[in-house]
Amino acid sequence: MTIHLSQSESQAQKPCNHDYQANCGNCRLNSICLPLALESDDVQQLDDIIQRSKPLQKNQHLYREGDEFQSVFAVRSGTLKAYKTTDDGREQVTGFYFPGEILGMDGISNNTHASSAKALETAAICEIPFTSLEKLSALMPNLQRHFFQLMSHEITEDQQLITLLSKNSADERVAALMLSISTRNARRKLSPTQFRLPMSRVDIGNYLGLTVETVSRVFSRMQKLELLRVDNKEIEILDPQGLRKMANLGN
Amino acid sequence: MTIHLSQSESQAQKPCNHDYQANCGNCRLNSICLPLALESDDVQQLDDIIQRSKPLQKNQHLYREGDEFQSVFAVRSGTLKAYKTTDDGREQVTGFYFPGEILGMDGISNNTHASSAKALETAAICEIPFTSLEKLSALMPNLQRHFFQLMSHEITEDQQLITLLSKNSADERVAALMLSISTRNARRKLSPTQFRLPMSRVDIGNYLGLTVETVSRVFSRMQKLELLRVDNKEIEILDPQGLRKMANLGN
DNA sequence: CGCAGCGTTGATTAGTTTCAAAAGGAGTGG
DNA sequence: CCACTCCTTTTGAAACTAATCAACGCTGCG
Repeated sequence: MTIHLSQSESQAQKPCNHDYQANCGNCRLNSICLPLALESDDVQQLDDIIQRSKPLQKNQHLYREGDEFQSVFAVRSGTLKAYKTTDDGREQVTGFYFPGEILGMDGISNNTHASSAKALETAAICEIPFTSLEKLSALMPNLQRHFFQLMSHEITEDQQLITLLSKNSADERVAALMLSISTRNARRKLSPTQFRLPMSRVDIGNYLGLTVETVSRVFSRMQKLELLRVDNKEIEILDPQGLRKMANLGN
Repeated sequence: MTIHLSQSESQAQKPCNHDYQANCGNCRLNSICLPLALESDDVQQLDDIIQRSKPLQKNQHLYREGDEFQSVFAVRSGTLKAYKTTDDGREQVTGFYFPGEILGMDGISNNTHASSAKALETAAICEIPFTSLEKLSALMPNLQRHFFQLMSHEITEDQQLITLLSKNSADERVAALMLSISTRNARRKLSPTQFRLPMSRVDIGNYLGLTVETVSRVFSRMQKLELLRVDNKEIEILDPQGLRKMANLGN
């Protein structure tokens, strides 16, 4: 986690580690995060309600299924996974969250978190108390709109995952995930072709509805086809076009 | 569609068919629909922005993937399915919508509908123009809150479907769908044990990530186990407890 | 150094899809 | 009202994908 991490995540981590009292105005991610929709005056008001606490360590929970819902969260650095535990004790990963992305919105419906969220590596988080966000939304149409859009986006993402699980083969699912991570990296101005997977093979399997063994075999197959180079968690996409073809998604 | 329909859907349809200008105040569904969260003064204001047009005929579209997003919709009577068409032309059903339920929220994120919605039988719809809803939400905290909750609920529903597709067998998936329909019927004060499926086997398969043949086989198996009686689209749940056990979901 | 956790690979098995065919229902027109 | 067609549903047999079971390699840590 030390040497490798510094290769692909250093840009995201450094500014945050020595700047706990960062604010939305100077945050490197403000062009892709909540402030995206706001004028600078309004950003200041948003900033006032946001709470920043010390970073989460690897494997620490941000919240657990069943916890009372009070806030949504923005990832400042690091990666989290959201997951539900099924009645027979198995785990369903419902999403991975990278810097600039918002999680916790599934808790609004019942005032109770519907899933758990756990840090896959050290992660800095911005906490946004929901009642404050509601009040601010009522005053700032752009913020209200943007938050509706964020939730709607979560719905369309989930629907894409539904389609993936329902219609696509193991190869297609893994390829699609690699492409999704690549795209999200690009959004953060990181390399779309070289990155370190923050999650384990088990997590990938639990997200894509596959077993670890199958995930591993798919990676081997992809290497044999020279679509990508896999060195444990380090990924290099060699043939983006070929990978898109394997994913069979048209994007 | 004529004789059978009158058995299970007559209560839902009659009041609507001869009352196009129904309003939220007198709607039979107001205790489970959008007005749920509102005082009667506020219901009147909501009512003023809602548009009711003539019912959709079977197979008519309410909106199509790619259409400009302008409104969300409440089902007054009948049933709709929402679906996406994959790049290779196959269909992924993302949800079925019964009276009192809201659809179209996946269009907010891009100002474009991310899925299509089609009537599975004659359906009366309330259209809620989104910009009006936004304005009203900013004035009525309860409405804003409720709409956030509705979207959040859609997210948790999608996550349940994700888990179902990822972790559960064909038997479990079909059982879970039957129980879901049963529960939603109960919410509308209809029989939880006897109902008519508004969707085809193909639709069920496309929703649950199974082929028609598999769906049909599961129904046969369920009949053999005397969990339910199937007569084409007419379903009678004979053993709710056994069905819950087969669904393996703890609910 | 030895152990624990994670990842890879191989052989076998099981569940679902695919292919094929036929039965059942609904609608149409004579 | 019946014959015809089209579409949906059901059932059977074969093929295939991914899961399961099992073993081993690699890495990091006490």
